[in-house]
Amino acid sequence: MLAQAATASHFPGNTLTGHSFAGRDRLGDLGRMPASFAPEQPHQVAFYEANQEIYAQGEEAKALYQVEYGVVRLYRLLADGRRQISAFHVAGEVFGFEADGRHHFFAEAVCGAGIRVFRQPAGEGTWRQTLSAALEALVRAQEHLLVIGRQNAAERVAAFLLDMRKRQGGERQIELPMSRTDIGDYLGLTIETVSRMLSKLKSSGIIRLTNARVVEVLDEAALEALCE
Amino acid sequence: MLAQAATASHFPGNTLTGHSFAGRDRLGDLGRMPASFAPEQPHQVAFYEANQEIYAQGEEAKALYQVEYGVVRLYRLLADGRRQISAFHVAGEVFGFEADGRHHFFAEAVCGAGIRVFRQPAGEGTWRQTLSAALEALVRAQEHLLVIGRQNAAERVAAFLLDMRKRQGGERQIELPMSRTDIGDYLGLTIETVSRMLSKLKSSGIIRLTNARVVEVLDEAALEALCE
DNA sequence: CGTGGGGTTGATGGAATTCAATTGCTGTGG
DNA sequence: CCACAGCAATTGAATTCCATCAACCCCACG
Repeated sequence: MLAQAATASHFPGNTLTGHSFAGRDRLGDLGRMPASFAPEQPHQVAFYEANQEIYAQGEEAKALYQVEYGVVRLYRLLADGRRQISAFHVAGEVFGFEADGRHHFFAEAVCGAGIRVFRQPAGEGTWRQTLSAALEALVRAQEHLLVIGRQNAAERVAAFLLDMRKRQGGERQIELPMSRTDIGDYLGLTIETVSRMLSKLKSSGIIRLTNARVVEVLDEAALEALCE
Repeated sequence: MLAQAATASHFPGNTLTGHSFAGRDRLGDLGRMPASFAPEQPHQVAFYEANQEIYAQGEEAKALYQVEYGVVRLYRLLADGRRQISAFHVAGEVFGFEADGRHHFFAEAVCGAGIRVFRQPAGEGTWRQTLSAALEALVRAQEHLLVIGRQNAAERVAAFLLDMRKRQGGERQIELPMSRTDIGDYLGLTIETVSRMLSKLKSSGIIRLTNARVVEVLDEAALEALCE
């Protein structure tokens, strides 16, 4: 089940993206977590290729995962194939905890990703750490509910860009490791709508599309105003 | 900040609703939690009237809350007043945990509700219990993301009815303690759309509307088929 | 009996989806 | 180096679904 280190030479997606989250310079909002989760535990780092499955819905949950570099998506499917990505996870973030020992979601690497795997996190301080990470994820999910449930397409895309920006350290230059399909499935929109909204932001002078996967924020205030 | 026991004679909403969740006959999905959360701790039960605030966004989080009876809504607001209810909580469920010591949401009683308040849950087994409850909430929120992000109005209402049914023990008769406005703000729809979808389910012979707040499921299979 | 809030129903407009065509990018092979 | 294939992204036109606006109904309550 664990990924064997793939051919590291063939780094999927644009290499820019592959590097953007590397180096653990950014722990996201998990500053309260130790740099290494449960450091007293022996653990392994696995490399996952772009689009490689980390775990599947229904599988037994027997480990916790921390992103070393790269990006991971968690998602769920409807019977007819409609997909909802509930979260993207970047370097430093922990995912994979489940309430009842079974995974309720799929986890896949968005781009080449290094994942630290913690089996049986039974250490004593670990409960507290896991709780902290779970609460982060909970707040994120609940805030995302507001975006999806009550904001229109333009606001969703703006919120997404600002979120990605914050998680990448607040630079003007934002890298989008994921495809438009991923963004759409995260925001509850179609790829066409995502594209249209990005074009609109661009023609409004709020952002610049260096290329399809790199966005530069020109008017931060306007972008934030969009999210109300 | 704590609610004083309100005039218990004036039970808000229909009294039916007030009773429906009482008696702790149903713990929702928290079966793994002890009947009394952290029982070794001294704690108090507060009564909240319908629509009474339990805590507000931005407030310091200094307690955990367990619903004894009644229903609670957690929600967040946009600047222009749009509201997203991220969760309803019924008897047995725990809410109020926050990642950084501040509440990120509002909590209000939907109808008259008894809430057990746990201050400083520092007990040792408590971490594990809290984690369990937080993970429940996380799975719920993420599953709700799928409903809101990828299902249409009819599917959302059907999913809502099935969820309420499950949480009330699976009876054919479902009570809806919350207003159409609450349901709409939970499902990311307007009250008109919620009403229309309920009418459609009714005219399709899938449900019966005993009255505005009581639904009887006539064709369970059809209802489940709607959620795909 | 009148009043008011919650709920339902109808008509209309608009935002996002769907379907379709085109462009742009990346990697491959001649 | 250029041509081409294949995929991702963009753009346009038509359609659909839901929100909006508005009228009305239903009851609980004074």
